[in-house]
Amino acid sequence: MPDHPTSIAHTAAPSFYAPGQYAPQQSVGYLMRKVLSSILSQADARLAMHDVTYVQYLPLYKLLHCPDANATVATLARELEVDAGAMTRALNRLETKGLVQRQRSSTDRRVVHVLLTPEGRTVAAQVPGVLAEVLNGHLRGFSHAEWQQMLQLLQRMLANG
Amino acid sequence: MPDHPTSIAHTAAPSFYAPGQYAPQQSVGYLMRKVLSSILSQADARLAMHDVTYVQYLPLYKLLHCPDANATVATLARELEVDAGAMTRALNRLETKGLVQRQRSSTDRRVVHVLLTPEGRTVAAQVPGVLAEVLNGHLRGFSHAEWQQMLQLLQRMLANG
DNA sequence: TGGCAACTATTGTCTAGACAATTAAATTCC
DNA sequence: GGAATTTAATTGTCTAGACAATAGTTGCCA
Repeated sequence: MPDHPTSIAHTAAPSFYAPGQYAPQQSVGYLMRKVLSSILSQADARLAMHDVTYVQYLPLYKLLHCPDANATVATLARELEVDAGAMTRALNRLETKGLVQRQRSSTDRRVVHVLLTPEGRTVAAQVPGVLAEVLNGHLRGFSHAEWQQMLQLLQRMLANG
Repeated sequence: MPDHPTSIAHTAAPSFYAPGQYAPQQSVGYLMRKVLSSILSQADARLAMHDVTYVQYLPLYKLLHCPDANATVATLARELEVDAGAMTRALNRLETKGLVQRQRSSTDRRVVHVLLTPEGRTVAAQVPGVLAEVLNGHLRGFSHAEWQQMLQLLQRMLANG
């Protein structure tokens, strides 16, 4: 049970959480963890038929929707804000599944271009529908305004980070 | 840019997301991922001086605050909703750091009791302050009502899951 | 032009979680 | 009482991400 602060000082940084009575059930971090875990597990369950996971889908999305066709390992890693080594290994998994293909650049022999295979293209095209379903399911009962407020609050938290 | 539904039907499931125009920046999943990642990395950075991570802190919290002192690997795993194998390995890490201690039960020789060491107790006591700071920082500029609404929206999403 | 700095991809090592299999112990059910 | 079932903890194997080190290229610039 959180004690609300002195109910005046809205201007400075109000202390929503105090070390003394930290209750996980009232923690935005704890709740977000659980919501996200629910979203990810539902998405992964629905994506299993396509033999990909949500995180594996992210590079496919970038490859499908980003205009400049010559994506490389480094650009993908940067745009997805992930480690380059993690990206290499993720692409290994996608390559063994036949969804992407690597091609060493001839002009700059350091870089490796990443291309969608036809199979990768069809898989990537089917995923957004699944994600939309899962998100809509979690927003059941929300009004349009509530959805927008959730987005706004999240964006403000992100800006505070 | 999401097209808002027909602005009437609040009762049924309105489609906030459609396969066609899925924009990560407007996705509650994507945003929550980033907010949570920011919270976790800040918490881990501040906790590094105590030589623990946020996820390592969770079992310490349970051990410190849960009344029945005879916690076991299985009960910890259940309460933290994590795999028993993952809990075993997490406890390995905590044990090598000298924060917890294992003790095979004499009454039921299957179970292993988990106990906080004095060092574990002092570390566990210092963590909630750090978490509160990090969460308050991400809620900078929020009113009490906005904070409460965020909690309520998250709880509703969780119930929908 | 020759060397140094910066960049690219990969690999190694760590934490972390999920699932499956295994072993050991206790409980239940004939 | 003994067999079958359930439970507890551990270990193996996989995905996944972070950080560090490495090797190969390229570009700059003095």
